[in-house]
Order: sequence, then structure tokens, then C-alpha cells
Amino acid sequence: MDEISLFEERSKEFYKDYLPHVSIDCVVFGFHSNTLKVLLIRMKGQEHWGLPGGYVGKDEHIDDAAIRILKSRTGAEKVFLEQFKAFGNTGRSEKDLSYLPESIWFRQRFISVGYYALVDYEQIIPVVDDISTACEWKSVHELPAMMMDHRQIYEAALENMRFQLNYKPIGYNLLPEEFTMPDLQKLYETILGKPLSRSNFQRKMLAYDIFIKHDKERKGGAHRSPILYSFDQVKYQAALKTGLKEAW
Amino acid sequence: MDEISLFEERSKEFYKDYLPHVSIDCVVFGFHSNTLKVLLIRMKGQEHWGLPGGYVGKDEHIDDAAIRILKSRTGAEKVFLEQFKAFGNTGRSEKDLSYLPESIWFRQRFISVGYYALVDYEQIIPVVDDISTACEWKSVHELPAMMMDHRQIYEAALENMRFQLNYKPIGYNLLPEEFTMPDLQKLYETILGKPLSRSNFQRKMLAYDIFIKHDKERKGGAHRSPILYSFDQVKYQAALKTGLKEAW
DNA sequence: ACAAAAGTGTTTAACCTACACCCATGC
DNA sequence: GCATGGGTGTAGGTTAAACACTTTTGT
Repeated sequence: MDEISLFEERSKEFYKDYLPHVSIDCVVFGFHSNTLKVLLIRMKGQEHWGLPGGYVGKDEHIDDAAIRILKSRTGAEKVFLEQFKAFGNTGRSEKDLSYLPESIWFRQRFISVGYYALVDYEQIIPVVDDISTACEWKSVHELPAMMMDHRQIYEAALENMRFQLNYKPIGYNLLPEEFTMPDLQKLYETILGKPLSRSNFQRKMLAYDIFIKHDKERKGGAHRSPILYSFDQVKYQAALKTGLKEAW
Repeated sequence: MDEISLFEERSKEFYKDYLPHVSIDCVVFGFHSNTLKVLLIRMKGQEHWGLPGGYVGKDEHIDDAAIRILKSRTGAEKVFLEQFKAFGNTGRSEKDLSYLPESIWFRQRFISVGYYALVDYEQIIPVVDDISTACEWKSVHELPAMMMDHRQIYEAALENMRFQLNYKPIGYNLLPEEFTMPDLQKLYETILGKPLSRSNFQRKMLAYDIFIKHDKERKGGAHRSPILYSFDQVKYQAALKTGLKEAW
């Protein structure tokens, strides 16, 4: 079956189940071997890559839709997921989808609500669904050409994420359950694109007082063993309530 | 003509001109006599007040729709207008609009994109359109009961605006073309809900170096005449480019 | 002249940065 | 034991808050 027939088939279900004109795009960030990664998919019939996305059930909260879409793509639950902007240009899909018949679901004009997620790279298994041919991590340094306005959406997500990172310690969401301060610092340096003072970074992070210090260390590498930390939900929530030093 | 007949009439146009399921709500802030104000409307047939809103033309950018809606309500153009969040609960209009026939435009499920605007109170003339019975400024301290989830939308806008205010000098958008530092400080104190140090406030603001200092002063009041300032677009844009000290 | 508001200057403390030092581990 | 990475301490500088002082105006 060619993809047009397939899309026509799926179109019927989509019109039945989902709200027209509204879509969701997820920018899923991961971190692996000192590189920031983004999860991209390739739709059948498309040359360019795109963001994993989906639609909103007729009786579904948009946040729930985002959670569902993310889970269907990665199996991940309870990750950091935040809405950051709605995209409502006209002609967003003009150049990439105009080869499809007009009646097809995808040819609608969509207002897309962007969410970005921070996930543990190791815990995710990218899922290729029936309307796509690939779902892979791509390094942000060597992103392939992207369809529609997905590049813009990605950039807006990155900017938003960087901004948040500057004001709230959200970075650990990209790391495994247990991590070391050097790990965390590498991640911050990668995302922010600049080196940070090692000793001060450590102090600043620990000053947030939202980490659990483990007794064990990570053995194996040469040189001194770094201390393992994990994230303390309870303390973090408490810290958020009293404000995380973002005020006059 | 009762409002149901009217709505049925308008419904047809709306279905023809606008994208279904997508709406826009504007939280318009103004500042008058040391009080922060919000522009509210009352829809025909509704007991409670609501935010001025509208819909997105089938071939219109959502930002343009927001600008158009704001202009139609206030006559204001070129004001500070920013998208801050999309609201996509289910049953948003359940309790307030369920008395209307289901076929009516307003009974759709809407995903609403929230924008907030900062306008010069003096320059605005609230406009009552044909589907509403009132359009008035209300003090944020004594807001009336609001329809649907508009209270939540307002609160999200306020929070967002406060946050921005902490990091970027956007407050002057609420003042007339020419204003004094004491004016600006009163405004900040009102919005943030706490007193600020007078001398330090002045220094901090002037340090941004985005204001034009006028030679004249405001005469009339008792005591020393304050210096008039206005906002310097050019310097502000330049400052934004080099970054407004929000970084590591 | 005086009171009150606006504008400017000065002291002080908190904070961040840079750097030095110590510790632990594998070779 | 020594090279290297990890963790802690400390001095110096920057910035902002707190307060004092001066200037200006209307009464």
C-alpha cells in the first residue's frame, strides 16, 4: 500500500477521534555521550525529518494529549514535560504536504501547541509507528533538514529550555536516576554552549539543596571516584513553593 | 431579538470565516490612579464577566488575530502583546454556555490561546460590540466573578507578566508616553504587590539605559517637580540584542 | 522658612568569581 | 608516587540593599 492510500485510510479515524485544526508537537531532548539529542521522526512520503507529534482527542485535555503522544513514541512517563508556545502561522505545511489530496486530515491548517520534554536517554526506546518510517535521536549539532516549520519550533523549544535552565535546576531530568556533578556540569555546558567554572558550578547546584547525596561512588574510571547524587522530589517541590530566588 | 436568535445568526458567519475549535483570549492590562486594571466584557445572556476574545480567521496568523481582536476592543495598535499559554481543558465552557443550542458556534470545544497586552489606560476607548453588553476596566483587587475558566487565564497572565517584569523593563508600556520615575515605581509596586526602595529603584531602571530624559519637569503637584522620561525604542532594541543581563 | 517629595551619594553586606589547595584513585 | 580528576576553602571584586544627604517645590 502506498502512503497516500494509507493516509486516506487513517484520515477517517483521525476525523472521527480528534479535534480538527489542532495539533501537538513535542521536542524531546535527551543527553548522550556529552551531546544534546533531539528525537526526530520521518513521515512516510517525506524526505525531511520532523518532530514527533499528534492530535488532541475530542474529549481530551491538551496536556494529556502531549503525555499520551510522548508515551507512544518513547514509552516514557512522568518526565519533565512543558508547554512552551503555540504556533499558528498560515501555510505551515504548504510546501511539504501539498502533494496530498486536499481531503486528507494532514492537509488541514493546524494550530500546533509545542511541548518540550526532558528524558533519560537510556530509558527511552524510540517507536516507529505505522505512518512513519523512522524515529531516531539526532545530535543538535548535526540536525538534518526538517519539514514544515519544525526547525523553528525546535529552536523556540531550545531557547525556552535554556532560559528555564538558567533559572531553575531542571537539567538533571536528562540524566539517569543516579549521576555525578561532573556529569551534570557537562550537560549544562553542552546545553548552554559555554564552559562553566567547575568548583562554583558544584557549589551553586548543591546550594539548591535538592539532591540526595549517596554514600557510594562511581568506581571504574581512572582517578578519583566521583560521588553519586540523585534528585530529591520532596525538597525540590518545597523549594519551588518558597520560590527559587527569582524575585526582586 | 433575544440573544439566542442573535447568536444563531452570527454563528453562520463565524463558521464561514473562522477556524473552528480555536479561540483567542486577551488579558488587557492598564494602570490608572495607582491601580492595575483589566479590561473585561459581559457577553449577552451571561451573568458573569469574561475576557475579551475572538477567533482566528481561516487564513490568518494567530498573532495577527490577537492584534485584530485587541484593536477592535480598544482601538489600540502597536502595544505590547505577547502570547503566554494555550488553554485546552475539556468542558471549559460547560457551566456557562450549555443553555445554548448545541449547533451554535460558541458551544464548540475551544482550545484558547492566551495573549496579554500592556496598554496606556488613557489612550484606550473600550468598545462594546454587538454580542456583548459591556466592556469596562476592572481593578484587579475587586474583580467580579468570571465566566468559564477566564479567572485562571487571567491569573496565568498576571503571573507571566510579573515574571517578565522581574527580568525585563516592560512596565513603561502601561504608562503614557511621558512619565516620571515615581510613576513607574508606583506601577511596579502595585504589580508586584510590595514596596520597593525608592533610590535603588531609580538607579536600577536608569541603569538599563533605555529611557530618554527630558529637560522639562512635571509642574503642578506640591513639592519638587519630577523629571519626565519617555521610552527609547532604539536603545531598548539594541539592549535586547546584547542581552539584558539574564544569563550565567 | 518648612515640609515633603525627588534626586544623588555613601556605606555595608551579600553574592559570585577566580584561584588555590587538598583528597582519592588508577597506573 | 604521580598525574589527573574530584571536592572544599578562601580572598577579591562586583552588585545591590539600606540609609543618609541634598535639592526643589508649594504653601
